[in-house]
Amino acid sequence: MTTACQACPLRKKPLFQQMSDDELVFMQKFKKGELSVQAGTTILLEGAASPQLFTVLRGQGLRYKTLEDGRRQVVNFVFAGDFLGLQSALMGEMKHTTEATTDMVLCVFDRNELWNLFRTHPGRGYDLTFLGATEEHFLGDALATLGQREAIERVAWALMRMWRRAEGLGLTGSGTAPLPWKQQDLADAVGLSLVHTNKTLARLKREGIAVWQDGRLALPNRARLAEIAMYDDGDIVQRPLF
Amino acid sequence: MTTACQACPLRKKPLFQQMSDDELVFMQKFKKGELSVQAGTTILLEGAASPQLFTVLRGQGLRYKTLEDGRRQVVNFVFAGDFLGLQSALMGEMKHTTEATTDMVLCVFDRNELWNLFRTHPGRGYDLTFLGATEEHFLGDALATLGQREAIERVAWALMRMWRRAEGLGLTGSGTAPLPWKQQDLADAVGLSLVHTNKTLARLKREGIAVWQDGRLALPNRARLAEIAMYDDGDIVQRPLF
DNA sequence: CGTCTTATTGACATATTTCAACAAAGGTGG
DNA sequence: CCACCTTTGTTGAAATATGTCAATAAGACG
Repeated sequence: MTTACQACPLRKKPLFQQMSDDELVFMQKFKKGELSVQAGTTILLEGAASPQLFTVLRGQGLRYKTLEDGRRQVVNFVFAGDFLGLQSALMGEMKHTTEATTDMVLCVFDRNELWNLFRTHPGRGYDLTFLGATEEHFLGDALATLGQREAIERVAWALMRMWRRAEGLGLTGSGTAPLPWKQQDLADAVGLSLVHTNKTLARLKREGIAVWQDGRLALPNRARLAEIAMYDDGDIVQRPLF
Repeated sequence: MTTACQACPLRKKPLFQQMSDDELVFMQKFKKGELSVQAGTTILLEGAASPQLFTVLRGQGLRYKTLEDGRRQVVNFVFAGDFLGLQSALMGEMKHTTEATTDMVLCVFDRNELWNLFRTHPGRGYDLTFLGATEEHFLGDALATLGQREAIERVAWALMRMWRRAEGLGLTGSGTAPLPWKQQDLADAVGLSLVHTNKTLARLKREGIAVWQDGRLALPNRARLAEIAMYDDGDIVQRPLF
């Protein structure tokens, strides 16, 4: 009773590159099933080797690293279309934890077939490398944000980022984007304390730039937010889907 | 008069995975020549599409992003064995600048043959993806360092990182590692001001933990440095060489 | 009706930045 | 060979952005 790749709702989204018929057939074979998890579930655990790879079909999540002393760095927010577990498949173990923030549905792949993928479908292997390069690009931007920008710029950057990603998935039709995370999650993503993050969000709201409440984000002054964030709109490019 | 891959001095270093004879032959064909550049030269420019890919054969460099207002984030320090330009080859343009800190020698590859590589040598394609995952891992660690750690921990982390990398290349035989960069470069890497970076380095020196002067780093108390850095020694794994 | 989680706000503490001045070293041109 | 200038490193004092502490509010849930 799973979704056929043919009928995958993500394929038509503007965010993703088109797939050839041949690739579609291959992906259907590659796909082993679906996994439904409740909000709060840990999908991949830092330090563990996962026998599986996932593509997010529905729902949102969080990827983070935990330091020895308990501090936490949110590495990225997880949206539909994200491919999870590649690190583990290649390097033996995950370097961060992935957790479901909302209920989620994931396509499941077998990591043992990854090598097969490279051998029989070099185009898909190429796409996987591309995906890695995309992630690398994102992390470079994030690094520059944490290293060089002040609080309001960091928060603005993170909000822009999430907004754009939601937009690429066609989730902003209502004028708001779903952001089911907590302020603490954002704080851990941008490297600020919870209190200061809260005050910064309050300022953006007070100035009529961005309003994040009840799990949804509205941008009454998106241009201004992009300006504060020094956000490069070419930032998100079409990406391959797995 | 270039170095034959067969005789590549990097191949035997403990840092790199071994290559099959077949792969060696292929790499020799893939390699188009060598490029020698002087210290200070820009090798790859942010925003530009490079027709070439490089592997660092000798020398050290720097990768950084520049923000609109001139602030600079050093993304990573470049050592021998690093593969440069993959982002440009896959995504059309580089997302950061790469610059030679010392004189450098680079192996040159043709980006147009990248697709060929995936098709005819899936194992090498796999390795390329692996390399991307390694970089992603590193950037995740860097992000956690900038986001969650205080000044002395950040500096300690960066020094450990560079030391370990030099060690993997067999560069620490003398008891010191070559670190040809400026304090400003380190400051831009860890997201601290130059002044505070300087004072933090002074403290590490005063306490007999790490001494960086005249372009070389000595670690009279490496255990303590690793402790401050919360440095995970399993951090650097064997990587493929291109 | 309590209890728990999340968001909010003010007051205070402090790590880090900024400003400024100086020292050491190397290069250049007279 | 020496004055001069540029680059890099060093140090103290003052300014400030952000963190920490503490208390309250608002909603969810059993």
